[in-house]
Amino acid sequence: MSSDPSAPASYLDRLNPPQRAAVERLDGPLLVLAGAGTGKTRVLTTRLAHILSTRRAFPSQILAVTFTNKAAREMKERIGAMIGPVAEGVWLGTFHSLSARILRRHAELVGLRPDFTILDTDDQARLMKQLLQAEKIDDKKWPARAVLSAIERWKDRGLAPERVAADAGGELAAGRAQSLYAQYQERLRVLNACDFGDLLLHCLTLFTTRPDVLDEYHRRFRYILVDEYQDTNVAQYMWLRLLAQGSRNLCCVGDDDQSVYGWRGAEVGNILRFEKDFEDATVVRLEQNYRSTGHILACASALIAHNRERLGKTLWTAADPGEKVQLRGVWDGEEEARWAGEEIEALQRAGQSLGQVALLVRAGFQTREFEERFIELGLPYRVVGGPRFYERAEIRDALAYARLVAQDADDLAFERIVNQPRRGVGEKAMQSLHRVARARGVPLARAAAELVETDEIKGPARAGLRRFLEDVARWRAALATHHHAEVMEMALDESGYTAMWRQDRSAEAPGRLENLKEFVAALEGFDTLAGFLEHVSLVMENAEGAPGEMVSLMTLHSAKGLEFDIVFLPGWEEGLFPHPRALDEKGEAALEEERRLAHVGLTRARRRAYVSFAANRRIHNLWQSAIPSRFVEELPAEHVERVAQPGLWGGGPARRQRFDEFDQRQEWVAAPSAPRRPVRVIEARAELVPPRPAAAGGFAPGDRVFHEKFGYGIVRAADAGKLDVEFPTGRKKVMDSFLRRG
DNA sequence: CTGGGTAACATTTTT
DNA sequence: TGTTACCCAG
Repeated sequence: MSSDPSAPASYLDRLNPPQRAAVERLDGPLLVLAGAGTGKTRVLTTRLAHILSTRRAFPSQILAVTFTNKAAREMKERIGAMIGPVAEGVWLGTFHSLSARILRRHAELVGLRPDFTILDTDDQARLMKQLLQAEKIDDKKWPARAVLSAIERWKDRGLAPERVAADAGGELAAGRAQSLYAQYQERLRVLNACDFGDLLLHCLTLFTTRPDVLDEYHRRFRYILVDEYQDTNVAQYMWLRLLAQGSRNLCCVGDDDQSVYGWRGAEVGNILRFEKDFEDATVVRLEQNYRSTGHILACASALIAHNRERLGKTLWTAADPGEKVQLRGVWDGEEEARWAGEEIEALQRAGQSLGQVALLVRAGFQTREFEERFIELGLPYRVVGGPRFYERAEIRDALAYARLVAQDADDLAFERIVNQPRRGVGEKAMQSLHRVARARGVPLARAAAELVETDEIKGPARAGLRRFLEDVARWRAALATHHHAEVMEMALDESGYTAMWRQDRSAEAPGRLENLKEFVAALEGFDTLAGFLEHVSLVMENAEGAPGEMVSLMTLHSAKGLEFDIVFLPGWEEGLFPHPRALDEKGEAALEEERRLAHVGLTRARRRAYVSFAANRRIHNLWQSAIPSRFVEELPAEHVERVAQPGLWGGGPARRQRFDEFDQRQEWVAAPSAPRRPVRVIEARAELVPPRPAAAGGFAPGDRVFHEKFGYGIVRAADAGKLDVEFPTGRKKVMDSFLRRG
């Protein structure tokens, strides 16, 4: 940081020309289209360092936005390593944490108090459920989560309730989704609470209704940097645009080919909008890939070239062609797992570090088969992105205790733990509490304090409630004299909460107790209880151990941004990947998103990639035949090594014969240059599968069945393989081979 | 109020 | 197959 601003900085020498252009173009809007493995993070961090070392701005005048806490943390580390502790002053964080920071300073301008609570998804669901019930809407037909996700999508688009049409949402929630949205917001306001979407939305309201406040931030932020720009939703885009109006020094880095979060509101269109809204924007393309070898990159590029909706980049590499992508067909999922296990063991024997091996699946449940196999083999592995620490029930309960101690008015926390452990406070008592609370306009805890003095609540409920209120009051008082970690430990003990788990004989109980200890330990790291609560509501993450010598198992989504020497991509089958559920929701656009996911998978690999598919797959304990994914055909033959020969497959001759037939039918060996739409082939499972006990194919009237096209239905009549089935869309005659049990 | 039994359901996920 | 939410009997 003490370098002479006029001397060329040495860190610039380590950049290629486009990277350097992206770093040095400091003034005006800049869009960096950075393909996978092209040094995106390096550009971002170097640019930040460059702004500071050329003295264009103080750290506190720079806003750097990421999506995940992990990305924020990594960027912080890299900048720290590059320029030292000065970096501390940079406003660096996720959209949500930065929004919360801004919002706390101006809460009262949007109708909140500065100590507002940030709800988690459990709280949201509970709240919405109450609203549905109050509206007499069947919450089985219209689950709270479904209504909430519609609301979330509206918030993603920056739409407050009054800007949503009354009939938006269609049939959802008996046609009253918009009204529920309005009610939900009203409840949040009363609770002095926000959900995640609100953090952004309230900021937008703040910026648009108070130009003086916006102006304050215009003067503050001279440079704005955004990572993973392709994942921004409309609300985030508006947030950025409003803040960038001041300096216009907005730099967004992203890759349209890695946009895989469309289903949760991300708008690739924001990339196109950028050039429209900022006409003088400079666009820099980073196309030299430093990660993968030639064949892998060629496969990834050829695959993604099948997408029509893209800005177009051509990745290239100066690296060796390396090994071809290995393509393998197997009999079933079990064989796939066995093969992957053996291959990994062989790699390990050859000196490959397991920490550099990853297996990436489309959906979480697919890891199970591999886990089972790896356990048998004694192969160390870790599943990335499993249940998160702060999402575990015991941690949520502990948090609720903390929240209630911190804030008497936290009704959602009160409800969660008032009867956890059991205090005899059931539904009836809760109804009384709600009634009084609503009538008086006071929080539940206050209502409870009044009710225990009357005869309205009797017996165990009354005693339990009284005891509970006394306890909470005592813990709150203890905060004045004791450290909050100590107080919470006391609370968890005295409430009987830890005792509850100690008495629990289930297998998870000891782990839960461990987690509770960890929870208390985590508290110790914070100055105040409120500070801790803010942290956990915004940083819902795994206490992630160091990777170590372990194979990583995860979904393709959570692999984005990571890289490994060796990558396994199993389950490339129609019906699994691309995922049919995505396809029938949004058609062609979704197919392209699935293809981007495949592209993300391939580009994670540095040296070697394996793609595999099975001829038979058991899903929910039902056997289904499968054909290779259309993405398999999109891999150019000259960059692929077709590893398996029918003769190499395990199993007896019967199996082998079946596979040969399968193999010929697909003809996928021949003419890879003439792309064909694969035809979905579903065979009677009796033919394909090791015999299943009793009447495998025999359906009887009354059976629930599932059909790929028509969905779930009930068999009305059966006649030797031809069935009359009632589907939601009407009665259809279908072959039993197209059905599985529903 | 509690705990057991059963019916319904089963992408992707961050904040 | 495995989990979760709800209903009903004690």
